[in-house]
This record gives sequence, C-alpha cells and structure tokens, in this order.
Amino acid sequence: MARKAEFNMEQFFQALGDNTRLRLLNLMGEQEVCVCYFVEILDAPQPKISRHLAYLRKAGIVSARREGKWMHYRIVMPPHVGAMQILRQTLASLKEEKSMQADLARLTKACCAPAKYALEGAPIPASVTEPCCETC
Amino acid sequence: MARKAEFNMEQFFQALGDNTRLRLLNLMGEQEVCVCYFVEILDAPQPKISRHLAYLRKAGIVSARREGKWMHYRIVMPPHVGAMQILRQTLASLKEEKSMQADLARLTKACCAPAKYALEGAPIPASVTEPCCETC
DNA sequence: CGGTCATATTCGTCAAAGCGTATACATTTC
DNA sequence: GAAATGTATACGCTTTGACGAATATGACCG
Repeated sequence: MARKAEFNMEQFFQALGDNTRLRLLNLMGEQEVCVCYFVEILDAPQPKISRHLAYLRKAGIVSARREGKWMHYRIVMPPHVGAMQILRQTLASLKEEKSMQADLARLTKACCAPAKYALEGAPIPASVTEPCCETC
Repeated sequence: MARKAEFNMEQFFQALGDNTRLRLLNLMGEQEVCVCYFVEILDAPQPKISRHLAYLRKAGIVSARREGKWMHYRIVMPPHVGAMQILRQTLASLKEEKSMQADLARLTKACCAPAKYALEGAPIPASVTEPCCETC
C-alpha cells in the first residue's frame, strides 16, 4: 500500500520562495497565530497578508481556523516525509536569522498579549481563546 | 567572526521551485554530468536546459567546468548550513520518486557510457575525462 | 437590521520567469 | 581559416505571481 501521498515538490518549494511567506511561517512556528498579528508585525497591508496566507493554504503548508471574527493560521506538516523534514529544517534555519528573530520578538510583545504566546508553546493551543484586545 | 555567509533563502527556494531544475539536480546527485546528457535524458531543447542550468548557477547551487567543447555541471553545497541540509534532504527525497529514478536509470544507460557514471560515485570524478562519444 | 470590525477576494498593472526560435560564442577538426 | 559541434544568450511571446486599491464576505454588536 502506497502510504506516501502524492506530493508536489515543485509547488512546495514555490510556496517557500517568497520572503513574506517565510516571515509568516517563521511567526507561526509551533503556534497558531491570528491574522491581525501578521498585519501588525510585518507592517504590511492586510490584503497582502491574506493573499500570501491563501497561497500557503493552497500549497497545503498551513491551515486556517475561524474563531468569531478572527482567523488563526498554523503550520500543518506535509504528509510527505521528506517535505516535512525540509520544512522543519527551514523553520530552524529561519530562527537563526536576525530579522526573523526580530519578528518573533515583536510577536511576543505585540498588541495586548505580551506573554500569552511566548509562554505557551503548544502546537495547537486551544489556550488562545481571546485572540485580540480593543486595539487589535 | 561571522562564518555564516549572507544567504538568500528566498532565491534558494525559488531555484528549487521548478520541476526541470529538480530533475537536473537529481541527475547530478553526487557526480558531475555533461550538458549533452541532460538534453538527451530530459528530452528537452538544449536552450531550455542551458537556461535552467544558468538559473541554478546564479543561485549558487551548481558550478560549471569546461572541458573542451563540453560543459560539466555539478552540485555545489551552499555555505549556509541550513540550506546545505535542505538541499541534501531534497536530493534524498527526489531519489524516492519513480520518475526521478527513471531519469537516473536513463543516465546510466545513456549514450556510450552505460556504466561509466554508475560505477564511480565520486563527488567530483576526474575519472570522467571522455564525456561523450560520436553520438553525443 | 444596520453598523462595525476582521478577513478575503477582485481588479488592473507590472515585473519575473518559462518557452521556442534564432543566433552568438567557444572549441575542435580539417 | 572554414566548417562542424557543443553550449550560451537574445528575442518575442505568454503565463505566473506580487502589488495597491477597492470591494465583498462573514461575524459580532448595538
């Protein structure tokens, strides 16, 4: 039985071949992140963020979850074993870049949830039940 | 001392985001390969092969060596540690795809050198001194 | 139910990149 | 040096994708 799902390497790498998307993936890392944080931290127009998230979703790299008005995105590991390892290695490499570290630092201090995300590193934190405050 | 060279992740992934280039990289694997073999095995117009090789060269993933009329290309591991591991993992994953295995099989049987490449797996085979025959 | 907020999509534009064809360049051979 | 061979580049065309601006959708709130 062929357990290995059909996986499009070409599309996978194309999805990784954009700096905005790499920044988004770095911000997600192990945790679910609300779109409003992406907009704030990347300091980019909201449609741009949304489009790149849609691109990642179509490539099967992230998944979305709605919670009231807010959308939360998280990384979903590809079924393809090799792609999964590549993605893990990519995330690890991103974390070593200074600009990516700066993004992450801004996430922990962002908006009204300075430590909420930083302290809980669960992959799918149901803990994040209040995604935003009055300013976000 | 910052040993880590400036590396463009975005450009790196863009270079991997094309199936023709993935096929070329798979064919190179550990060994140097002559352009004429690429053209024969991918069954593609020679300018197309040449353009993709130039793209990979600009991205710093392959290097070229001239030998008479013939050009030999080989993979050069990126200075960036993470990128190197990603590239290794990518090559390993490619080898598991049937179409890529078929390409490699055609390389070993290609032209007039059925076993020359298959038997010697040295990374930079100086052994390949006669790259082509009358048909290639 | 109308308004507001968060997010997604559409539209038009522009740059990047893939392709086939033709041509240029480099090397060998005669 | 002229022809032949292997490879690279230029050109025009088409597709893809990134972008900003505008608009649509979906959920909450009064």
